[in-house]
Amino acid sequence: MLSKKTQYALKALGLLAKHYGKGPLLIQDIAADKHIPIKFLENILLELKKANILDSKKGRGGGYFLKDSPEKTSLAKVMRTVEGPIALLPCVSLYFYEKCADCNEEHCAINAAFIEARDAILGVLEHKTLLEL
Amino acid sequence: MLSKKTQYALKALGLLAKHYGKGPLLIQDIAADKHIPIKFLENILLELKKANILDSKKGRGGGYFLKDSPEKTSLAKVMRTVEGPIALLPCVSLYFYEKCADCNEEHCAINAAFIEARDAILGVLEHKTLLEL
DNA sequence: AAACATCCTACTGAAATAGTAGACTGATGG
DNA sequence: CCATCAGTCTACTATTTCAGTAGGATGTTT
Repeated sequence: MLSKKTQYALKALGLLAKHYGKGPLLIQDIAADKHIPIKFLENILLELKKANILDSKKGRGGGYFLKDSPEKTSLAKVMRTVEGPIALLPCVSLYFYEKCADCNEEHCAINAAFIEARDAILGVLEHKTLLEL
Repeated sequence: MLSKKTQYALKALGLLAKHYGKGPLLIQDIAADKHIPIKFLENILLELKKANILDSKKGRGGGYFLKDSPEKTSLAKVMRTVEGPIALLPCVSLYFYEKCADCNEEHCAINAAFIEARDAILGVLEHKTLLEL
């Protein structure tokens, strides 16, 4: 299951996508609109900025806005940024790969099943973008 | 990502599937073979028994064995038993559904994307069985 | 310079995860 | 019928992650 953090990120990005091209949005306004604790949201948006999904402006008239047009950012990228791996096992992850303790991947059948599962879910999440939110 | 518990469950079931029809296996033997803490495995196997995936026999010559032939149990069922929901959001889960706080599902776009993701992953996990392990 | 708004580090409480302890129940064999 | 074996059950503990908070630092605009 997705953490609250990821859910908040998606909701915030949904609003920012709807507002794309119309200038920055304040953290506090996003928080109010989507019922997200403001300080928590602050951390999340900052993380999304560091991942080049968002950009920001300080001072009066500032706020957050999408760095690129909504269809440029996939849900998969958002999830990897705030949630971490999408795959169900470390030894099957494309971006967060880790060798498993004692299974040899050549003929590990658990492995094989979850590669299929990973590809199935990526087939959806890599192609869905902020435009869909 | 899958919890250790689920990974252990899958490994244990893989061994039990390979041994299907050849009598019961001892907890301690499964634990030794798969490098799983024995008392932890004990709890897991018990849970799988209560979910009708395993059956057991007490006393000398006892142990655990698959209740049905390996191809009868899907990986999805195993995961729901030990891990919980497969879907990424509660409001999109088939077996563990929960209404979300403040999104109305009729026109919640986040919802829609994750229904697709759920169906994609279930397409794999409902059809993979213990036979594949 | 004042007001504004993001940036950043660190902290805290609660919950989930991972693993442990020990007594109990039931089956088998002598 | 009792000793041994092997699963059953309840409860506990330690560690890690999740969710949220605090408050000052940095940079921008008027």
